[in-house]
Amino acid sequence: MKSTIEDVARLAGVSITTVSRVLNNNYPVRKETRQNVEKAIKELNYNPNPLARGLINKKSYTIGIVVPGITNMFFTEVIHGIEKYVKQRGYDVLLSNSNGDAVAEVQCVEKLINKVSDGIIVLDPQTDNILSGFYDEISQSIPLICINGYHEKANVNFVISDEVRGALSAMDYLINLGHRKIAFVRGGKSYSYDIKEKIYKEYMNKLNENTLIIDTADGNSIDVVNNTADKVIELDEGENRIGRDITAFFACNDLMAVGLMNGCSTLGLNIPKDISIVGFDNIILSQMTNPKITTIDQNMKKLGKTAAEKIIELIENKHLRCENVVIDTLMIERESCEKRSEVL
Amino acid sequence: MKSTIEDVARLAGVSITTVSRVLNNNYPVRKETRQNVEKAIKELNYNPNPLARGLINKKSYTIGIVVPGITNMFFTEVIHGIEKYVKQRGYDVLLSNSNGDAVAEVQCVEKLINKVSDGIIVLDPQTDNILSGFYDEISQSIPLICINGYHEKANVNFVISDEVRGALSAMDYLINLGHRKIAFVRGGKSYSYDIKEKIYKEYMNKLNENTLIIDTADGNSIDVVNNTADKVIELDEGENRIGRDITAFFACNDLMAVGLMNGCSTLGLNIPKDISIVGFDNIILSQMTNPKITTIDQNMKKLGKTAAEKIIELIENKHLRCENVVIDTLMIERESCEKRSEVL
DNA sequence: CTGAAAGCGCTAACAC
DNA sequence: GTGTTAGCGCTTTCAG
Repeated sequence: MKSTIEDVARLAGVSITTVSRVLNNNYPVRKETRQNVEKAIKELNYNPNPLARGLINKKSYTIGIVVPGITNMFFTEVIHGIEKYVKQRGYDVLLSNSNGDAVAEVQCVEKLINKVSDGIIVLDPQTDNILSGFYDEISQSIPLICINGYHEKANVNFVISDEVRGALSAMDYLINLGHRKIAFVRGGKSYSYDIKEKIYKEYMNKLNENTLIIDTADGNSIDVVNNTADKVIELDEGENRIGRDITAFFACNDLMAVGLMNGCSTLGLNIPKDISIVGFDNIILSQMTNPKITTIDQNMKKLGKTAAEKIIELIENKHLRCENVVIDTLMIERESCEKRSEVL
Repeated sequence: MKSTIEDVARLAGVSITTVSRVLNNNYPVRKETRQNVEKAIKELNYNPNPLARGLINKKSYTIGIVVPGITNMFFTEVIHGIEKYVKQRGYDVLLSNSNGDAVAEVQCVEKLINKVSDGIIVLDPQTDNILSGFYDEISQSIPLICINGYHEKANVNFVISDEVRGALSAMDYLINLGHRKIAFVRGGKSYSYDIKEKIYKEYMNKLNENTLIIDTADGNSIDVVNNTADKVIELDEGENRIGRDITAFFACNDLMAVGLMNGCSTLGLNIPKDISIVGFDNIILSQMTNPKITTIDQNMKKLGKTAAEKIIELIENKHLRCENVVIDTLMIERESCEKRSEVL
């Protein structure tokens, strides 16, 4: 059976208070006494019970993370960034997966609160939950940071990447290469997709071109790769011949970009000769494909680390609010895009 | 401030005992009283404090998972399998990342025990920790399941995939295609790599061929992709021309296989024409490359689910030991291998 | 059916 | 410096 502070006290011949004192090192204890206690601790292989501690301290040294999926490397890399920082500050991570479902997301957060996380980080919160005020309410009683999924109406702390700039540079790039017939690929409900779509539409409007938007439903699961591939093929079988009526794709994330690549390959098209593709995120996968995917880097490490810093700052200073921070995105030019041939 | 059981009792005009009873539904309570209590609970938005509960019940409804990395989709998919099952049984997951370091792994496990996980699942435990008896000791006091990393000397519960059969079929396949000059690619210390290496050596011995083993150091991080690519190029620049002196690779996991593909592409080689590659795991990545990778499926979902079932079985029946279970592997023939041309 | 009270393992006044 | 004691929020005897 696990030994308790009392066992240690008895063995060391002192009171439990003294043991507690050497444990927490917050009160003077005679050197000899301390050594006795330490010896007893070692002998019994004693470890303080964190539940009992937490009950008093109201602190669990645990950060809860809610993710919409762990098969999209974007999240995996952000989590990695969080975990790394948080760990060196003495916190653990309690990871919970909502699978991109708004109702499940609420449950995840509530569970995490119940388990007494000291703070919670939500990756890509569902717009529904942002708009319902759920996060506004939560963040009045527990430190909470949302990564991406920004919404101006929400009164919560955000760490976001500059997706606007990212989308802008993606579209600029494609257009500078001479592309006009650009299709846009997105997933289901998400502010991230919405904001990119808005920019896409503005550009197409300015160019006086028709918009073509492909919705892949769940954009955050790895399944989106095959879904997207199917959609492209479907598209090509319909009104729009890829390579003619569409000469470039702007995808909301790299998973979709890979799906596009696969679909286009199946159609016998050459990338980038016949069709240009630009992705978003810069997950490692994007440089493992052939050709390598031109994409917008979201700096997941920094996103994670920043959120981690903020949450610990909130926790340790007993604050609930901090300033939002925006992380730069960066265009990574690789091999999946080429000048539109007619233009040459 | 969060409300307590006392607040509820006061509001409902009953004792805390009664509240506890309606909460746990384990003693008869008059219908009307129950309704009053329930109303009060709702009104105060009350949630029992899990720390206080855990202190008494010695139960946290939390499963700890230790992984050597979250950037290898193999783990991600196993975790997914665990999480899915465990969640529907009312447990949460506390995920901890050892980054493949044996010392860190021990710390992860100890942290998890301290946080009072009801049980712990370790993915690919480090051989060092298995051999040191660390896990033997741990598993005498807390339900523990190791996924893979099997060692006959260890007295712990294992859920493993049939890597022997998998390696056998990989080598058979390559040899049936006429390959003789096969190189083997592995990572650092791990029983999984060792067992495959053993089989590889046996085959090469039987064929009277020299063995060629490439060690990529950390085989479980996504970094292994680029590391492996570099190693292949280095190899080709040395004594062994790839495509002549080596006509096929057997890689211990798909990440390495992707690295091999990238490296060979850089060398201007065609896969599978010039060089055949077979991977291991069947992570989704293996079907996203071009050509798609022939690999050995480890059935990660089942691996995860089985471990999850076992751990909950142990927890709820208050056992510490269960039978080891072996999950079948399956050869997935795709596009990265071809008959050795000389043989045709 | 319901309540009073003990106690889970620990920390933090408060005494000495 | 060290010990006594009162809780943290909850479950569970034991009495009514």
